[in-house]
Amino acid sequence: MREEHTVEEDQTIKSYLDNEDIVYEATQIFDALSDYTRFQILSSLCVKSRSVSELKDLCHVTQSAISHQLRLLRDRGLVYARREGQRVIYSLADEHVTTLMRVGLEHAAEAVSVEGE
Amino acid sequence: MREEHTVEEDQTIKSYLDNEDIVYEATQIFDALSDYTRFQILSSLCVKSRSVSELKDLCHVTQSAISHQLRLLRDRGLVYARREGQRVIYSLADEHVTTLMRVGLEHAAEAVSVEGE
DNA sequence: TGAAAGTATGAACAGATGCTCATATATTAG
DNA sequence: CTAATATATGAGCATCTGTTCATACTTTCA
Repeated sequence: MREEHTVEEDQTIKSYLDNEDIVYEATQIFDALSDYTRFQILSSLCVKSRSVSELKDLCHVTQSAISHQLRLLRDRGLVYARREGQRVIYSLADEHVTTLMRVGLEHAAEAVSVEGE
Repeated sequence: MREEHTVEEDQTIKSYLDNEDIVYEATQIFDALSDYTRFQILSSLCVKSRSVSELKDLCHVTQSAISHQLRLLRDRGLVYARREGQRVIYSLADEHVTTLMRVGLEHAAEAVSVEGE
């Protein structure tokens, strides 16, 4: 993968835009990243896998709220879970999430610094 | 900009995650991309600037719905508008949007094709 | 087996969201 | 000025969303 894009690659993107299912699926991953709690969950899972209680502490919300959001992320195939004794460990299931978060944060950092002036 | 990432770059990302304003701003750009109509608006603006009525035809929604969504995108600094006679031409105001949509669509294309089997 | 710790889930509710409808504003042509 | 075209906007409304609360399920340990 390179930063330059050939004509063929851009053609591929254009063909994606004609596919309703693909466009809808794309909006779904952005939706997953659009909530503060879910964004925190996913960003901490980018670093390493974590249990529900770890995520609860990191995100400063109740255990129930975390579990509900994890369910949504599981249903969308963005994380997966494995049991380890009493705990359930969640991991990132999609590498694209990492890239999206990086680009989103870079955008945000610029936007916030501009707004500050 | 390259695909490889140095340790310093990743450190930068981590510092962004500690900044509440930056994280919130990041969720906002993902929110902008999470709605089907807005996604269509932004993806068509990636190709070229367009008037409100052009966007209305491309997205198959009413003029009012388009204008409301354009207002939101304007307020978030993702598009800007210039008047040209009777028409108002909207353009992309942020290059990050293009990158995000490309990665989001690539993710979606994989997800949809897997689900299809 | 019973208690404790960790996690999941359904119901309910307040707030957010995206649309429609009606109407206002802006620009151009006659 | 008037009509026509293009765009913007406020109000209202139905739907969606994220949280809380109560409770159930699972695993471990004594």
